Amino acid sequence: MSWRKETRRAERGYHHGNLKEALLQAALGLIAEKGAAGFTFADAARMAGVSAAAPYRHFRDREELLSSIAQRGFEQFEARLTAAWDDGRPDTVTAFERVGRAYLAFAREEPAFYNAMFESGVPVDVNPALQAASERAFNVIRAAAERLAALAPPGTPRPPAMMMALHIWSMAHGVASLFSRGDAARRKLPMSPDELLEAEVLIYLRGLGFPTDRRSPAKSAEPPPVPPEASSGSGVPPGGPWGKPK
Amino acid sequence: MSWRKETRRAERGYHHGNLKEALLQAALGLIAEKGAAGFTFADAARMAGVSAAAPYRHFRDREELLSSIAQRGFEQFEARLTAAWDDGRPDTVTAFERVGRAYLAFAREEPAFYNAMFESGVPVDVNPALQAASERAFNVIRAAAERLAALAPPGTPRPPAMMMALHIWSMAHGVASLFSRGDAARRKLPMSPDELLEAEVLIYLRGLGFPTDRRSPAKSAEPPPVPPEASSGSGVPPGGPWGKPK
DNA sequence: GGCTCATGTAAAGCTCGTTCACATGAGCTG
DNA sequence: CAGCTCATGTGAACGAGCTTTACATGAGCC
Repeated sequence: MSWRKETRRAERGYHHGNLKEALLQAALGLIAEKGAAGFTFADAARMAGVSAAAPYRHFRDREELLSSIAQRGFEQFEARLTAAWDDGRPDTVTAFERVGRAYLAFAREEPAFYNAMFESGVPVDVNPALQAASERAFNVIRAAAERLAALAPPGTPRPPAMMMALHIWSMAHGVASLFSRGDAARRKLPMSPDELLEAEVLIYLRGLGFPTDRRSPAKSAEPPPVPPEASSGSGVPPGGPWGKPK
Repeated sequence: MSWRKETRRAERGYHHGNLKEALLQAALGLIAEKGAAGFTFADAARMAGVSAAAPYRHFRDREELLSSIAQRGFEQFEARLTAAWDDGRPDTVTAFERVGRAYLAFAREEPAFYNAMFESGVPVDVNPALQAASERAFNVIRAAAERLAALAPPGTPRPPAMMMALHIWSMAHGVASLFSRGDAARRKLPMSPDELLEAEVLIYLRGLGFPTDRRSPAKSAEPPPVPPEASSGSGVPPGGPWGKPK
């Protein structure tokens, strides 16, 4: 597989034909291995089988490559969050938590992207395209929060959706960054990062007045949820988000 | 000023006399400026007025310097969290939130330490002393959570303190890392990172069943709180943690 | 006074990021 | 098909950083 990329050089002519893409892929692999800080432009070039100067025909400098990766990352991130949200099906709270898990899953399954996006030091606000991609991803969370906020139990003040979105984002990022990736994952925990985040979000939502026990859904405009996949994974265990009290 | 450090060289003899400390200070300044990734060993040496090889008499390599800084950071962090907790005075919830704010304040006021501790890629689990320092700091949060958990309103299941501590840590780290430092701070927010975190923690605590409105304190073993500094900063605004609903 | 060893220096080797002048050949134009 | 052009790749070179090695210095101790 990636075998060919390296040995291809003898067979390929002077021109690579697809260097830009090859560099992006190589960089992705290297970042996954050694982190954005450890990744080197020269290594990526080597891996693609070209000279150290060749990448400069496709990226202004190392940072632009990183930035491209971050942008792709945000795009895939947005896609996955959108899929997880699934327009709030089967019910808003369930879908909302699924977004949280999708966040964590992305951080775990795409460490290179996550690293480039949030931990590489790439200045997001300097690159309009990157910033836009980042905002589109965040807007998925925000839109979901909007829908959730609209369901706030009557009688309680309605929480600002933007704030909720920021809260959820910070929880997900905090858990991902502290417990779910690389070295950090080695900290010993009493529960998995997924469970940790799920409980955190559930407690938070309860603090906002949302009923978080699936067996007694919100009594607002929300249609009664279709009975989901039994109580697999996303179900709240009886006794609250943290399980049976000891 | 740091002026002297650099020009001192002419006056000082062959030996620096305090190089290790000087290097740590120099590195701290450089990391604050350019981040742990941007900091260079050579620069630190220059700033201390010694040759590029001199630092190797005091640190095995660049990473060991970083690691020393991280360790100091954890120590100061622990001290500040401990002071903020103040053994739960005047009441547990107030003190608990103060710990949250102390976390954020540390991240903001000691960016170099925070960076070295959490964002430099230094593997904590490889260095026993570092790991121990890190655990001591976390244990402050954990002990506070323990006390808080003991106050869980009767009738509700008691949340595991460890889990609460991890939740609080992830919230604080998430907010600090996303909104409170460096480039990230440039994201435009509807509220300050401090307010964001405070609201988040309050909602979370409410989700656990803690009364978070200061005017009606917990009715458990907790003695009625001494009326604190009016309602400055830490007070919950009437209408809930997020202020008046629009 | 003289020794010793911790501490500092200079020089060198390696890698990396980046630039520059030059080479190659894919694809268009006539 | 000949020839041109320009995007793409090469090699050499520069400066900077990390690290090691052989050597220099002098502070503290006998």
